[in-house]
Amino acid sequence: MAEQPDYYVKSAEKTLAVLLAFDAGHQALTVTQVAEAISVSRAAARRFLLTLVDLGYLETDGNAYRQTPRVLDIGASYLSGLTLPQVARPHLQQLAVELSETTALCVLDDQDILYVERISNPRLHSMNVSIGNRLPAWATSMGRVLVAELPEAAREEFLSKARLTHYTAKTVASIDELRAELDTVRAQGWSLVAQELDEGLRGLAVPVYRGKQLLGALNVSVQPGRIGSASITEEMLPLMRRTAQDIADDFGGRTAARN
Amino acid sequence: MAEQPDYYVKSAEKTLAVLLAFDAGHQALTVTQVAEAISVSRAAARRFLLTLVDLGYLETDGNAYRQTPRVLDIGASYLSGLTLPQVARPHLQQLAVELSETTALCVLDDQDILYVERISNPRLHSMNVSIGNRLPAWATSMGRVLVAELPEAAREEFLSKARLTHYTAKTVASIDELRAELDTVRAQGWSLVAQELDEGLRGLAVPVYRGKQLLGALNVSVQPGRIGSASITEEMLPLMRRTAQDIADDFGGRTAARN
DNA sequence: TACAACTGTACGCAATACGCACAATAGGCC
DNA sequence: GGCCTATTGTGCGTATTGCGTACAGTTGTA
Repeated sequence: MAEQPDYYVKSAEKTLAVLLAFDAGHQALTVTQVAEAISVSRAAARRFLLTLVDLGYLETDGNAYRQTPRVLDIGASYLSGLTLPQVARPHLQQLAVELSETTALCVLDDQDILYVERISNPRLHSMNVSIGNRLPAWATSMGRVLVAELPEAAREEFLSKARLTHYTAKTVASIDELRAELDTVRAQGWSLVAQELDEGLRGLAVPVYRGKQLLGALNVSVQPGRIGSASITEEMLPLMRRTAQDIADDFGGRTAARN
Repeated sequence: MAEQPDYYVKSAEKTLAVLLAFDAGHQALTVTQVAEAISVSRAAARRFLLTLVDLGYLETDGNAYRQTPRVLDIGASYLSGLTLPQVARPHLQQLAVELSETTALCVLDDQDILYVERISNPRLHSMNVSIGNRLPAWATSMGRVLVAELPEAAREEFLSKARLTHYTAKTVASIDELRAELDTVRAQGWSLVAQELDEGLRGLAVPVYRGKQLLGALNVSVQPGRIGSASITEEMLPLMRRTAQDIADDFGGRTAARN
């Protein structure tokens, strides 16, 4: 697909490909399965697998390979730095307490939203997403906020690549319908998505802006028991906007302090 | 250091080394800094950095490089599978509610404990650890449980490599003192560590066993306001042991269902 | 302006990593 | 049990990949 400039290190791509071959549906893989999954020879797959075992990122019973917890190291450095999730956590916690709901922060990565921080209310059993998880952007409140705020060209490119799936009866049906919804979201500055991805689940999201830079989107999952949409936005939006502002200020202040 | 068998793919090691060079203290690195950090030539570091930018794991302003949220992908597959953290989460949530405290699950990785799941109580501002973070095993309640349950030889190897740091006035002072403490922990089946890593922080941990296999350690952070040690263990231990058992049962049942 | 300390880039060379081909092993079926 | 298929481990010659030097461009400071 992509061009391969002369500085390109193919082995780096393969290394990551091997690690990513172990996705949610494929916990344990054999040499042959990995070779097929990432389109390399069996010998090559084996070399990479054995190397990653040596490095401690994979383990094997002699036949199948699986990831070890050490793979978490790679993302942990991102989470622990003075990055957005780290800065946002206390604010998301405060908001989670004030609203007694689950709060989350996402960024846009290609066609997906990527959870970078999430404070779940242990009292509720909410959706089983954790940090690093992806959801299709078009079907989520955070995704719609993030796409709506994109420049026109990028937004249209997103729409052209979007693959709408009919999750529930309320899921948006067409690209045109989605485009109209995005216009509304951009105009009002927030998005409420009700039961489009999952029955009985409503998400309310606002953008997190630092000046003109869009840092991410902030979300509150609204439990089914809660009152109607009108009062939800009335009640929650001001607090969410204040939280978004707090995160942005804090992020700018702290990162500016570093050189 | 380590031998390099003839199947070894050096580039795989370098790829991971580059990604890990961006640790908590080094958010943004230049080509030269990376080259120094992982002991490769500047040209090599540049090739890997540019490749990782192409792959979307790093971004650059033309000078410094930093990680993108996409690095979370690598660990996300581990977290989402039918692995320990995924299975443990609902049980940790329930326990967090019952005790109104923060709960966590760790595994041992070398000399460190590695957080694989954590349910923080938003009402408390507890220590700022997140999934994938490491803490020195010898100084934590979970670490002591995990090391105590190790076979004799492995336990002694751990002790021989341990580097004790004097965190607080209450920190254990010598290897012999630590060895005695581990004996106690093994005998009683739990560990309470009070203010050894951080003032005002107490952790209580029990092992999570599935049959004879040690899956990990379960922890409750005890807030300072709580009553004395005796009643803490009396009150909390039964619930923690029940949770550990639930996790183990659930883990075995679900993973056995897969082939 | 000159210097220092960075950067980006090209290119010849060596070693790395490739993938074929064969051997060995494991499982399924009559 | 014995045959067959499918999958795995491994050695080896070779092409390619990735190496690092060397040079040129860029930025910032004295």
